[in-house]
Amino acid sequence: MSEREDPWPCLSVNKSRFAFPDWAYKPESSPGSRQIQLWHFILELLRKEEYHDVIAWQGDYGEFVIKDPDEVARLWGARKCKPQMNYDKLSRALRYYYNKRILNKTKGKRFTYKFNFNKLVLVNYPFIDMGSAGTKRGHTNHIHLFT
DNA sequence: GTCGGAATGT
DNA sequence: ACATTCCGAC
Repeated sequence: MSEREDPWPCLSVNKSRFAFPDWAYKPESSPGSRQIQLWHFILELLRKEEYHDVIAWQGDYGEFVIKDPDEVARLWGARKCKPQMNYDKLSRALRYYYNKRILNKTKGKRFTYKFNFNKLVLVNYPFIDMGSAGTKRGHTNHIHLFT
């Protein structure tokens, strides 16, 4: 938690109120761009109580509902300096996660998606023993499952 | 609302 | 690679 990019470069207010954990940022895997990824951002909003009228866990394990799509889009746009962001564009980015097996859509449930925590937990918490075969004992910081 | 192709940008 | 933008189809 020492030298890190400004989480809210577009905000003149409330700058230092958010302490993003290190794992919410892209590991040094990709040379140049260490920009926040959408699914990291989503997880961070879900972690914060102050957003649970905007986005929250709901339903099955890993399932979450975007209660206020416009607001989530606004926050994401603020984070990425894309003031023209909206839910239509944000949801397209979420849809790209289907093939990467980071997210699924919960069909029939409005604004509801589901994380594939099998993958995510391994990426973010490589030291957690999930009881699955092939999980190495933690001596590396990051396991890159989809690169 | 949701999906996914296509072009474009970083 | 990972979105952003636009948009036709369902």
